[in-house]
Amino acid sequence: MTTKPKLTIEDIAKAAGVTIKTVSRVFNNAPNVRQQKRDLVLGVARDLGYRPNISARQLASKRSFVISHFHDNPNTDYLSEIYEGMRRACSEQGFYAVAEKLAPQKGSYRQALLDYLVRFEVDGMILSPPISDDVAVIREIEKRNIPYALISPGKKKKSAINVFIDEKNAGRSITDYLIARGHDQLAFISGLDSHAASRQREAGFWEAIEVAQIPKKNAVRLAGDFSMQSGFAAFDNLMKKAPHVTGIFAANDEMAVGTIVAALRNGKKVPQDLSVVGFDDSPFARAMWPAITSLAQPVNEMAHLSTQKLIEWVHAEALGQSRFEFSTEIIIRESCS
Amino acid sequence: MTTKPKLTIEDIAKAAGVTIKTVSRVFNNAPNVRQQKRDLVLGVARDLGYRPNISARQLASKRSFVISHFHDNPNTDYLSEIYEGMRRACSEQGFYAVAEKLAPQKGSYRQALLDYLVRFEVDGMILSPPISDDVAVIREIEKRNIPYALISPGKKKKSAINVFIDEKNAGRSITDYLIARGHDQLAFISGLDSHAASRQREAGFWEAIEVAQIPKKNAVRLAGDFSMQSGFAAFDNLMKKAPHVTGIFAANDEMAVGTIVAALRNGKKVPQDLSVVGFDDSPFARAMWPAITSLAQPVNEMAHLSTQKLIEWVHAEALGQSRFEFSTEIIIRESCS
DNA sequence: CGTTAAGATGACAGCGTTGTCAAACGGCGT
DNA sequence: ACGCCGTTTGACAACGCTGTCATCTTAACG
Repeated sequence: MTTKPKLTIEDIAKAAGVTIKTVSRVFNNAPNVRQQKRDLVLGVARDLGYRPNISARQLASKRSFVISHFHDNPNTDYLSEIYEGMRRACSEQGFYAVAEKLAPQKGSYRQALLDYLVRFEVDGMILSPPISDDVAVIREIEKRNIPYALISPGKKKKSAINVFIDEKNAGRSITDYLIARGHDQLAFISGLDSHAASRQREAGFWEAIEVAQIPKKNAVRLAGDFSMQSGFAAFDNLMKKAPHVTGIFAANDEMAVGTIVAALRNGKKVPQDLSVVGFDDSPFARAMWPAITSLAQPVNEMAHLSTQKLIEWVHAEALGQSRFEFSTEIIIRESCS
Repeated sequence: MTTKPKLTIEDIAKAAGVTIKTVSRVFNNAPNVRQQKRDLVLGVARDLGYRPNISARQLASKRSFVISHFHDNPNTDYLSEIYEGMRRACSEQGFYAVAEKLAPQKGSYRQALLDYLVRFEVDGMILSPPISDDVAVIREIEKRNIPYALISPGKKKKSAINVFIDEKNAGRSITDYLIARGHDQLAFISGLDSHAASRQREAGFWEAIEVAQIPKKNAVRLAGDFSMQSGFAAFDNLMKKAPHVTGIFAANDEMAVGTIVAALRNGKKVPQDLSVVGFDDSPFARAMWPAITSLAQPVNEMAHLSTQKLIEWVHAEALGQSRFEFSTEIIIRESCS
């Protein structure tokens, strides 16, 4: 069992004929190192297979090299995408990605965050809905001057990195799609109203209807909460309130699945009798049968970029550009006639 | 902005009137500290709100305090449960839980693991299926003497912590349930054959049939791969091969969902025309309509215990008891007539 | 060429903890 | 009271890196 000799910065310095400080500079992308030496050091380090010791770095620099994602979203697929995007960006930069579920107390995540920060050090944080809209949380973060990024926030913050899609426009375009396929009796199944995104998607829904000059009474709003169950319930509701509806826009895929299953149970054919579109392009949408037409947002990329920008912010100790809009795409599948 | 003074071990030592080494001993549960001093130090530390600095600990002790879970399982709910169980155990002990998805190369996860270990230090690892059965991976781990735990391994290892349920017995009992409800025309939808668990569940299925003296020809095996799509396909297959079947046991919930959706599409009522049971008690099972009767294994608890035992192993530098069997439970819902 | 200032490099003291080993303590048998 | 030995405590040097500040180069300019 050959115990690896565990290289230190000193070994590299010796091998490259410089001092440890120069090696340190190279590995921190610090300025004032001749390009030639930089290459030399990197070459030697690569050949020997050297990796800086994280703990020593943390201890000496008083940074944690940790980017933490705080969330409270039961959608594990969404979380996985975010985590994967973070992980990619972090490992490129020698940082660590961590995910932490926060539990609200009296509607705010403030206390949970504080509890966390007592125990752990983070260099930067990423917040996703609904935490990205918790003003008490944001106040605490700003008080501590911790760089942070908001994914899909309801309100953009000047002093943060904001990564988002145009939710309203996305809602508008997928509704337009439904209308273009000939539907003029429509329903929107909402998510939780506490999620700004749901409200904005709905705004897009109504805008599309107005622009298409469809009478408002031909469209109905059904309350949901992003869960599959609420999709079942929404369908039942629909049958009572507006059985003539043929096109449904659910604010997320889970509810779309619920709606479709409920429809099948009631002997309706999808998409022949009822067209349903979802939102998020989650595995649900891909896996369902019929596969669900859905609006895809590049969550993984969004998390990747936020993390990159966050790390730049940590290094530069200053926030650069703060708003990054991503474009969306309608993934057309079979749930729409 | 009151910058927290950042307590060090020295502050505690001073406040308690001992040296830092004694404080260190207390925080490491080291032997040879008078109980009275131990209490004193702990009291002072609690009052002042002291937390040992992780990086310094890592640096000085050459341990990472990281327990890593290596997986390659698309079921994010399963992964979340494991992670949560690990996180609980870790935070109790001042350790860190990390999850890493490994990608196989030529059927083995060995290279992916090696790539990971070059970059990161771990004190212990947890492997879940299918990696828990990759002999090349296990060989590498043992070569390095890293404590490790296997969740639901196909073959138990003497030199590892094994945490598992009796898969065969579980398969047997849920099939018994189906039989007890009057079904004598049965089908089993398998998962990936590379997962030992699927094979064992199937063995239980056939055992139940044999014991109940149901003719073998009244039972059929349909190949699946744990995905919802394969559940759709399995149903189609079933209609061709054995349309008289009334009771289906799917090796996981996703396939159960797929089967039910396909059945609904084909005008069959669940559970009136067809009974379906799943396995894992995943959110799918809870959320589906009809909600699916499923076999629950305490994944969270299993991960929690593995992590605890792993940390004990790290501290003691020796493996104690190595086998921990967990019991399962049939969660009865509405998918079975 | 000498001067100067910016740029490149180095020496060295921490960072907060644990490991090692030596010293002090305390209980027991005589 | 003395010596012995196991238990408890302490002093101090690591651990591998970065921050600070001093020193040495270099290139540009007069």
